[in-house]
Amino acid sequence: MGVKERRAREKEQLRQQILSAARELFVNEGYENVSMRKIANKIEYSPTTIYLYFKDKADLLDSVCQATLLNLLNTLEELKRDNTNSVETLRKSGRAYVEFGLKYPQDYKLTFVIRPQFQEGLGLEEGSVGAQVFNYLRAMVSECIQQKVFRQVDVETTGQVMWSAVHGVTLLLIDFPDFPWAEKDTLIDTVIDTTIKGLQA
Amino acid sequence: MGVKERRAREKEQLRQQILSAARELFVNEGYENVSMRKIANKIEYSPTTIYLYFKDKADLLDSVCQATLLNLLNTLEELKRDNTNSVETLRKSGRAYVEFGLKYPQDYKLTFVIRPQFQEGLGLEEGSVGAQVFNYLRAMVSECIQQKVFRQVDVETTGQVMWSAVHGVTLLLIDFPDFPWAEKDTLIDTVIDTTIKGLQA
DNA sequence: TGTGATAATTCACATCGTAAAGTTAAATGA
DNA sequence: TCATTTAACTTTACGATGTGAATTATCACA
Repeated sequence: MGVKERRAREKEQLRQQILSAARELFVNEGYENVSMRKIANKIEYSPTTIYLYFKDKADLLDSVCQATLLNLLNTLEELKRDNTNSVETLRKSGRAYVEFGLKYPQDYKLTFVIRPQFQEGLGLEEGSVGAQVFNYLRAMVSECIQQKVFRQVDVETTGQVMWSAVHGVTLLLIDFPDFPWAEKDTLIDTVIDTTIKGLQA
Repeated sequence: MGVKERRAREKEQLRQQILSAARELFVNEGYENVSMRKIANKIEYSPTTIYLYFKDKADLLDSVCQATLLNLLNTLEELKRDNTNSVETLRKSGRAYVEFGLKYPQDYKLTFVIRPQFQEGLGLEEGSVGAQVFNYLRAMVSECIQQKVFRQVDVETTGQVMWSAVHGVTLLLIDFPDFPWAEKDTLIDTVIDTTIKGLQA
């Protein structure tokens, strides 16, 4: 009686197909320039079929962003594996975060800027993938504090400061690509180093 | 022969009327949820009349943002007037920047996040109001460097680090209001103080 | 072969941004 | 005072959008 299972598998497959078509279009053309019809065309289904798999366009966006967050989380988790020096790992994590944003600028904006506009309840609820990303950062910071490399202040605050810094550069670089920025790598490093230095004991 | 002048004045008046209706709607309902027809309704003109004053919806957004930037610039310039201590003024400027963003969250997002999406050429060209805002920040930073309070590194980079920090917190606080932030004022102060400390000699 | 469930489609509606053509009212010059 | 030019505004129209409701096609099983 593998019929049910096969059907479920097929359904899941189409769901993934929709998701990946949507991601590709969102990323290349921007959320508002992508219509349900365009997505449908790409996967060769009728527009309304999408509604059998996703509540509406915002829900589709939400699912795309979940995947992005998971991707980001995995990228970061990689770094924890050879964590010999806490501060160094934090530094690398910061860099990895910004680089992720610059590598997938549209995904990053979609996730951290566009989606919050469409989902009032956002996506950083306790336990959500979004929250886990922040948890990762906080854990790194926490280590630095425990080792007395950082000042003995609130872990939450410290983590949030770090997040502000990397989020800030990432978005500025994405949104104003023509601005006369300092050399990009220098800027990113300086932002991270400055923040770390500012947090040190 | 004040006819021409009166006409010009009337034209300017309607332009302003459109602008303020648009701002109000954009801010309250979000750019994408505001139609030209809604704006037209509000000012009791036909939808296409708006096109006699603005090229298209993006242009209208652009003009709204220009005004926001001017507003922000004025707020900042105020602080320079009793500039006795450079670092202290920089700190206050940082706070004023973030507070501005939190006071007009939608305007801030419109200007620094939404608009760049619709105007590829952005709005930080040399001499633009946007550029002036950054120039202000850079000037403050420059003073700190000259007085040897800050490390002797590139002024551009240093200014951009400062901007990243304030931009980052501002957006995070706006976009994720339900996240368990550290006490808001503490967080803002910590971000600014950390950055300043990180930049110090 | 027929029956029931499930998946996908067709059709429809209200709304959108905006181009083009048409209309009205006001300013000018005789 | 009246015709003409000009400027301001509106009407109409088009193609595209998100999505609900009704309809049809597909397929496992009796």
